[in-house]
Amino acid sequence: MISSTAKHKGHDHPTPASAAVVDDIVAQLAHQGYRDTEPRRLVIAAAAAQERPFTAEELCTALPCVGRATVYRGLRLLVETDQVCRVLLEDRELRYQLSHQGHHHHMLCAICGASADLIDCDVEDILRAAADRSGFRMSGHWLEVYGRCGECSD
Amino acid sequence: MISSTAKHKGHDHPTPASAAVVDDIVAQLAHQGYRDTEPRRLVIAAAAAQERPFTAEELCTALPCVGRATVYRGLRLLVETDQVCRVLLEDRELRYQLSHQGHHHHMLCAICGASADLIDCDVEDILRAAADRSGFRMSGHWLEVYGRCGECSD
DNA sequence: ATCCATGCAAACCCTTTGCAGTCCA
DNA sequence: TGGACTGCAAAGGGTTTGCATGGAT
Repeated sequence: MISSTAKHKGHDHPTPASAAVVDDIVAQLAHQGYRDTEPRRLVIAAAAAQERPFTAEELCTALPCVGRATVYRGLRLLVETDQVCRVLLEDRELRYQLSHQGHHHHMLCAICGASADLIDCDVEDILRAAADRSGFRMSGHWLEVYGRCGECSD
Repeated sequence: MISSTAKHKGHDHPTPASAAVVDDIVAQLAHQGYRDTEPRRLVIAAAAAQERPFTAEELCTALPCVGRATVYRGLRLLVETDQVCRVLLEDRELRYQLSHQGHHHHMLCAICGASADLIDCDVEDILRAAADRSGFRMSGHWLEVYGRCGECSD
């Protein structure tokens, strides 16, 4: 089933909740020595406002007052600090979305672009065992699952 | 244009085995209506000569007598006809390698770049079940496993 | 007062495309 | 012969970088 935080349905405007998300992320960045700046907050807020995995370009469009390089740099910082994770569509288009707790994989709807976290999906051990059989020591993996969400399956 | 006797480098001379591979692929392409041309054969031979997953650029370098566009077009054709499959490194660099039978996944060595097919690794069912739990109907997936091969683990 | 962060534009990388000429079937 | 294929160069998109300015700590 779907956990309470699995489906990414956001809001068009900053809500108290998303403002809290921004503050939280800014605080975590500050704790790692990164400065609290207006453009950076705008990037985080825009990312938090997206309902679906988004592209860097979409963020640039949503933030005409923020330089393109700043958006890209902000996004990269967020990925490096695990605040945002990258998802890859079937056509290899790169998108982003706010991270959730722990390691997990995404199920992406090819129709509407929605994303859901795959839960109770422990492929790690299976992959590691298979890697062992090939004489490899697994250190990581990249997995994306594609299909149709419930609403688009009808 | 390209002289059939023009040989460039040492790693260009085909072994009997790779020559057979080239003939086989050319034959399969011919069966699908694609022509047998010298540049295309060179691309296939160069791909078959690679020991590890390779980039399009590496093929261009290995084939200075073949136009870049031809290399890219040839590679795309080979992917579309399932003669070659694409693999994605952790840094999202795109590489290629000759296809093997059936659907499978790759284990990539982060040190030497070697690739091994994961055997007895049936994650399909697990993913589909997890997708179901999220209300999704799975239609495909992308999976790459990273780590160290036996030789690089020591 | 430091430097980190920003903005702009140009640079970059990788891949595709337009077009004219070439060659296989 | 005709249509597929090729080579060149130029365009394309997505992302990064150089550099001078601005701002957080």
